[in-house]
Amino acid sequence: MGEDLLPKAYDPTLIENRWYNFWEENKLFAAAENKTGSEYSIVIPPPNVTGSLHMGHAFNNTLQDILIRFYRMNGYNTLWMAGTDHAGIATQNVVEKQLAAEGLTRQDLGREKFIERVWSWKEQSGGVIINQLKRLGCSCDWDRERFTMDEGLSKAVREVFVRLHEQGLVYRGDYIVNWCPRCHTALSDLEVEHEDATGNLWHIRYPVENSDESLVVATTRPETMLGDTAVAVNPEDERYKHLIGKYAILPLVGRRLIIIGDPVVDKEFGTGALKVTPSHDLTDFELSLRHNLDKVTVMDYHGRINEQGIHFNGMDRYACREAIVKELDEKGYLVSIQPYTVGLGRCYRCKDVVEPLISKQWFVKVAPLAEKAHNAVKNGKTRIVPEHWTKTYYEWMTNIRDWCISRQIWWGHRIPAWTCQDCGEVIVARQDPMECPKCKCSNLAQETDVLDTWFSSALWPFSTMGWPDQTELLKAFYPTTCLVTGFDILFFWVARMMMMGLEFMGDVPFRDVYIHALVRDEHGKKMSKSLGNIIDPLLMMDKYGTDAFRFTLSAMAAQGRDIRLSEQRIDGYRHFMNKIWNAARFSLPYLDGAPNRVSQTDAVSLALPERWILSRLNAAVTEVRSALEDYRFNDAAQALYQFTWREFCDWYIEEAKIPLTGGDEAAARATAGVLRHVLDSLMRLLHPFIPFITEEISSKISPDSQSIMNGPYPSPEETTVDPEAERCMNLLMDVITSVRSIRAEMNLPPAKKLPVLVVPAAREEADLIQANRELVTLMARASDLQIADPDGNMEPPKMSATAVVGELKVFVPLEGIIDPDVEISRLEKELAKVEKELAQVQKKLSNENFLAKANPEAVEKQQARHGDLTAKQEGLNASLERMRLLRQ
RNA sequence: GGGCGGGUAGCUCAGCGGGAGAGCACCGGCCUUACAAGCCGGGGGUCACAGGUUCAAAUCCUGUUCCGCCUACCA
Repeated sequence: MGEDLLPKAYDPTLIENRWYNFWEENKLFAAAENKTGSEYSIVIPPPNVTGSLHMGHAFNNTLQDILIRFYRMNGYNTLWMAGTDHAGIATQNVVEKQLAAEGLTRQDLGREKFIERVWSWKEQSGGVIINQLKRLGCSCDWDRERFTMDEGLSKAVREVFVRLHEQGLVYRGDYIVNWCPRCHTALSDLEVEHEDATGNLWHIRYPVENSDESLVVATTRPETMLGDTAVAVNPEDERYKHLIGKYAILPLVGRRLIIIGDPVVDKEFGTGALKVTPSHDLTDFELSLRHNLDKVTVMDYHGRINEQGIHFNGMDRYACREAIVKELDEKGYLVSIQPYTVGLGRCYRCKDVVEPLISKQWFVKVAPLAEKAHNAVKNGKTRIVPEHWTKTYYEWMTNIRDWCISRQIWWGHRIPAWTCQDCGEVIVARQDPMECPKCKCSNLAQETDVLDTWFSSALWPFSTMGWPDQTELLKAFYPTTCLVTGFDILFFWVARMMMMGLEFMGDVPFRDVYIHALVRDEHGKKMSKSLGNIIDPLLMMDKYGTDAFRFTLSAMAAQGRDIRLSEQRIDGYRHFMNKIWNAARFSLPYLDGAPNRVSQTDAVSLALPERWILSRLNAAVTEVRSALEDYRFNDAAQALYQFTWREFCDWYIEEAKIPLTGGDEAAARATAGVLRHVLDSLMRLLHPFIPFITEEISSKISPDSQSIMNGPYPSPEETTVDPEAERCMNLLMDVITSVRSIRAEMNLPPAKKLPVLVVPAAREEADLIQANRELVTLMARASDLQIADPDGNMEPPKMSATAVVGELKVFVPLEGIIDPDVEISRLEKELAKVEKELAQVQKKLSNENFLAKANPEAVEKQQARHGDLTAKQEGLNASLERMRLLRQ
């Protein structure tokens, strides 16, 4: 054996950066621009430029990288399109916070200066997450990196907006929208997070005009009464029916409120009478449209009461609530207060409570777009994996409401609409207009609003590839093969890409959508800063290595189930990396000059362990490939773990030591060849999951090849499938394990070599063990291995421990060492187990219905089991009897 | 209110019609020259509960219950 080629313990820090730089410098991630016929493409869910890699990113991108590397190694022309999202509100908030630290607001700077400031912030700190993705090993085609505010993508955004407008799918109007008083902008329905909060239901008495009667309304938001313009009751409600058409008088304000009947009012809820505030409640807004009611806005964009709010003018919404309740109480209008759980809407960016407010906004009419997107999934154009998400997708697509796309912020794509200040004409155009097409004046004012960030994200699969130009890239890679994303943005992003892709490319944006779960903490809680349960992926990579971290994520990526991640688990897979490292460390010195691959003719003449490991390798290859093709990342990872550790390391390497360290040169060469082939294949199989360590080891196996990144990925090889070898090895392994087990249960030290007597049931068993005598001797740590003549009548040594493997018996003579009582209880325990199983089998076999109705294979299997178990039972009983006699 | 997912070994989870599995943790024995981040052996589960279908149910159906998530204009 030569010198140590590798350090004893695997140290990821020594190799990860080196390999990543090598890959990048050699352009190994680059896609060929022109179509080859076998393309594989993924567009990255673009992280926010403000972002820093969190566990969700790490998981999401690990899965993408596995797919990309897998298909790249399989010879596909592979494109992983990368980039970042400008994240309107989020980014603006970050920069505004910076300004605030300097005592400034964005208004102090003005729009232009502020945007310049955001850009310079982006240039300086926007690349952080990209470097973190590189740290994770992501093999994106970085030369094509895009940003949603790039010139090209902005052109696409404008083109889409104008076309939608031309088609009448974009419109502008005064509607009630979700307003964030903190961010000062409208939000789409999706951008509002709902939560339950403790509140009250206040019952307030509204007197009926010219009458002694009064109506009691129930509300969770008494301050909105300032904007009431009606009271609604259910037209079927006997209590109030007679009041419909009459008027109530709004307490404190004195406004006359018409009493209307409408079926939306639930007779059972509260008092059955609903105060109607069209400007500050969605239901009420819609009521006002049906009944032609006045709208009185009482709150401004800061969430403060405005001049319509009588003496409450200028008060904050919550202060006003208190004040109003107090005054109502003092004046005798407050009937009662009930504790009540209210649903609160919060801004998804700043968490402030959202106000429904009426304002002028731009909307996309989504119904026609949604219908196409719905059908595309229904017709199988796009497949959602796991399949159950399709239902959620349909649900949303059918109940979808128009999409509010205008935002009253500065950072984003400014809406390409102008209003003529002279004649009021609204112009929507691709190029900035110089004059009003109607009155020819040049007094035009551009819309100040920008578009919802998700508007540009919706175009990502084609805008990144150069659309609206018909580029080679689009021809080659659109539709993309697969989108990998979390379900949290199924509606925000996936659904909208479907709509836009179908509308503007005439085809779906991706063939498959793989929806993965969320990464939670070890107790199943969502990771969040406020809970303090964040696990930082960068820290994990530093501490345990990127490969161990990636492998953990993939091993836990079972479909449809959230991941509960614990650091301990990552540490566990770090051990796996070390195991791989040491398997290579053992193997490498023998591989010099070993045959590169095992030829088919070689395979036949190989020794049993070689034939066995090749057959097992083939099984692993088949399983890993099929698992990855089905997005069963965890199955693939588990198969690799089991094969590597249990089969390759625990058994094969141990067996290989015999020929490798023994004298026969031809046998050593054959084994070295197989060892090389299996190790090389294993590195390739593992590479998509753990790219760094596998590349390092591969480079030691084959110093002349550039990288295994380019493949090939191992394919199943029929010729290595060898059920006979597997059957034989299983028998040998059982024999070996049975001896080890006896040793351990008898409390004998491993160093103690034991004589072993094997009594085979048949000639071929005897031959098999004879042929592998050295292997069994070594691995069972036998001092002497005797094989009885299967035809002879062998009387076992009196004082010996027994194990039964099928019909074969193993005796370990232990004269003077063994305590018969210990052996008896050991045998009894074993017998009890066997008999319990036997009882189950017998029950089945004595059931006529089973024999008649079960499929023949199942019956055969049970019969075979019955035979095995009976033989085992007999063997154990014989030994027990012998032991009992000896004791007397 | 509607929808979805889940309750399997101490923990985290596979399995989803025919012998209850893995990793970690645990117990016992080992520094056997690749690896103590290791090796060998072992213990541990009426598969949430109740019915049903079936020759056969952790696995399929129905109901109950607990947990989690998504969605919604009961103020």
